[in-house]
Amino acid sequence: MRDEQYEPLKIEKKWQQVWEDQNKFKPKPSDKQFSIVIPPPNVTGSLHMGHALEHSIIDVLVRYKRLNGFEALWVPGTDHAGIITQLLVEKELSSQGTSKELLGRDKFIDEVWKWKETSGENISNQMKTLGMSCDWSMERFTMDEGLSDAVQQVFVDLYEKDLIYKGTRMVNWDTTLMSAVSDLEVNMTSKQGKLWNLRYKVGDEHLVIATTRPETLLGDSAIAVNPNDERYKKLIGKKAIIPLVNREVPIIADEYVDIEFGSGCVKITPAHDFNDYEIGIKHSLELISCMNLDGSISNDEFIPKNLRGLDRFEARKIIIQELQKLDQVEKIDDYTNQIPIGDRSKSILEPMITEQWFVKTKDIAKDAIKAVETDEIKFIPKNWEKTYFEWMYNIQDWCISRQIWWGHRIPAWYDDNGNIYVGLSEEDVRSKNNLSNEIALIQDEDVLDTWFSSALWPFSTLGWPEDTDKLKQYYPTSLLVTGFDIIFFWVARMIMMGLHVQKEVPFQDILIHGLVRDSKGRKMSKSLGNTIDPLELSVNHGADALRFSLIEKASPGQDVPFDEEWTVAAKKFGNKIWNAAKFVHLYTDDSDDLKNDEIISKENIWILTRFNQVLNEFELLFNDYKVSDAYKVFYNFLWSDLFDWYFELSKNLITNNINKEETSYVLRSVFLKSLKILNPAMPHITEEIWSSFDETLLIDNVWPDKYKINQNDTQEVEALKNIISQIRNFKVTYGLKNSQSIELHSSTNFEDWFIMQLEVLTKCTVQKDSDIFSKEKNLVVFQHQNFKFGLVPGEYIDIEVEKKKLNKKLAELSKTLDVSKSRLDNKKFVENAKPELIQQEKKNLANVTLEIDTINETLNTLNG
RNA sequence: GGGAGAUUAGCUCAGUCUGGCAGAGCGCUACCUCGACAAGGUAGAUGUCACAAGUUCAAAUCUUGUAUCUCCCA
Repeated sequence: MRDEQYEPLKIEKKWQQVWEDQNKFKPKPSDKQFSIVIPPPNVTGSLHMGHALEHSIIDVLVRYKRLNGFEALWVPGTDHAGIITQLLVEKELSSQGTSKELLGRDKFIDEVWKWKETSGENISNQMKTLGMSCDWSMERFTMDEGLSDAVQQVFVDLYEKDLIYKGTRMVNWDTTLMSAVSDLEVNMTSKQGKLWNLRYKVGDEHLVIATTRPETLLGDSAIAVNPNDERYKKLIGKKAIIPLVNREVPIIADEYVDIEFGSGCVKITPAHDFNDYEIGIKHSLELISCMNLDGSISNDEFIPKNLRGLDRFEARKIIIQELQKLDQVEKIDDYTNQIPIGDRSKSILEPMITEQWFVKTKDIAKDAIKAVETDEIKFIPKNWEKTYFEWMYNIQDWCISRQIWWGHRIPAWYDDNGNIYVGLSEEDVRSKNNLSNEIALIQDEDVLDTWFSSALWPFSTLGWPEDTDKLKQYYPTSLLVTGFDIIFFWVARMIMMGLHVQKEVPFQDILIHGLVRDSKGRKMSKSLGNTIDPLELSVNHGADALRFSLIEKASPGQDVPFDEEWTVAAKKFGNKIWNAAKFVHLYTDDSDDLKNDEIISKENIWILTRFNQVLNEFELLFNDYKVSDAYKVFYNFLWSDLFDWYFELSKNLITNNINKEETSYVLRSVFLKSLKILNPAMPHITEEIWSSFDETLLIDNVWPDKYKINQNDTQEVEALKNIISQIRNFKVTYGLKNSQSIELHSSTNFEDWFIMQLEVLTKCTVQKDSDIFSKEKNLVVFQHQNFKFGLVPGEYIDIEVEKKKLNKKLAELSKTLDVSKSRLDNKKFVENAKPELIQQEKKNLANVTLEIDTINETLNTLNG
């Protein structure tokens, strides 16, 4: 690498190959275990920025654990994603001029499997390109054999424990999918619509009823008012006539009716509205269906001929027209409707009464709530547990049957009499129930909700229902890294299933990450055209740069407003490290790998101390899952402390033969240890650079220790840095070239190393003159604490500029002086504050006073 | 309607749990090709910490309220 430029693509491919060929992602046996299962991406898709973020976070944690001697397992895999995959393949088929109906169930499923093979491989390749260190030999798919066994086993078990039942209920129905969906798959959206105020006849009078869904009046079975509504009290118990169908329905009283809403009267349609369904049950109202499952109006018994077969929204228009003809429309108001939209199909959902399978959740939710209450499972950040509790306390039974083809077929069989038999297979069912082969059995046509199999993921991927070693070893898993958007869909259900089936939590910590947004904070979406393809970024700037830019931005729970700029900056960081490596080679390759017992030079002690401090801080943050903060701290250490300051200081030690060997050791050692710290985030570049120093692989290495040093006094080097900055500032202010040498004076002796570094780094010479400050009138002073240097300004100084500068500084210092003084004068402060703080305040006061005195002196001489 | 979060430099955000002089990156300005690095270096400017009240010796940080925005649930 010594003569090459940093070209990420070249080195990344190479090391990915090496790691994979040598099985480096397989866990190495250890007594410390760390396991994590991937949130399985939908097998249909290709990876987006959200995946890149999630995987980068997981990988940095896994690699960190690996370096720290853990037996670290990351299980990869994909999800069959029932509805969305089926829709995609259907779309593909229709572009080929065929359809799932034409193919039939079995052939269609074959088509989906073919699709899955290419798409699934695509996903793992993309992950490999980004350097994700999964154990690929453990890769799983939610529909593979083992996982299907797990699904059936759990279904049968829950059924036998009466935790799964089949029932006729009102569910959210997707009229285009022709399937039920769960409550969670419903997105409520606001839409500008109308509120129709319709007249229903009551005897010779009429009542006005406000509704957003006039077409459902065909299925009305009551009119409801609030019992406390004085306007309508006298009507309770009377009959109203439904227009168009001329059905007589009772006027009932129910607290549910909002007196303020519309006219205060509402129509009750128990077969087509969730609230009305409840009221219908409460008041024993008739369920009158007026809609087919595809959303068309039907019911030949009572529906006018011209409406039959029309889509519900077409029918609405005609119904309104006819009511207007009959003068039964009082008025039409503008109104913001809440429209339920299918999460996947995006079509308007209808509440429908159908027969479906449900999981009884109340009981299994209890343990899942307790596990989080007792901190057996921890959310990071903690506040997400409130979201979790809120949902879990109000959990509803989970509708798990879907009327689609792609998925786990429900393991239930029916005989001719409609008896239900649940078992692992038809054979199992026959033998359990003593059913002879003469009795015909038909398997349930429905498949399970995708999330049913996902809920078993943490243990099904480890081999359950087989009693595998992996399951014993890695379950419960250590950590789950996921987005807040699937806490209900997935996290809650994994906790419930994990506890119920395994009697143990599925994971200990849940690290929640945010959403990747665009740089303006908007969601990335295809319709906005602001999506970024992570693979494209990695081609342009390197996988390491992409990973680092995501990791550095991702605070737990916080959204990540992303800009390609961040990745560009991360690549520059990589380039900086690359060049730093060349520097280390250049200055240390000719020295022996000599390790001094005791480091003596101040500069070296300083960098070792800084390294220790930073490593300590890094570990504290990292172990708290503040990965982004940890790497920000480390980034600043590398660029500022190590590269900008220490590299310059070390040059002077090495080229001047001052403690050359210890400096070579320190320079090389701090750099190499830094590579290790950087490795989990930027695995490829660090491995490449490491290989130019060492024959072993960095991935096989161990996390660095802190240095054992006898002193940790960094004050003098900090003072040196401070004085150097002041002098550089002076030079810039007066337009002096960097290369121009200046002459400084000091009245006391400073150590040789200090003067040497000062002279080289600021291009100055220091003259010792014990009474320079009393003798010389016109001196510019550079001072930090008791380090004090004077400069005879000569011809290049503009006294007015200097005075302005000094006055400004004086004002700043006086302010801090006042604060310090008033604090120390304050009796209560002295009584209440911590002793260290008071000590520090006193020291501060002394320093500031010293500096103010100096500036005043200088100002006096400049004025004089 | 219920719940959660946000409001800090031009931009994107740390810092708030655990009170102690307001931070980072990017951007901006000026200068610099000096043997690791111009994908770089040096130096610099920039703030009513949303608003109001309270607690405290001390508040961006704790308490209460207000405003605006975002998300989740109904």
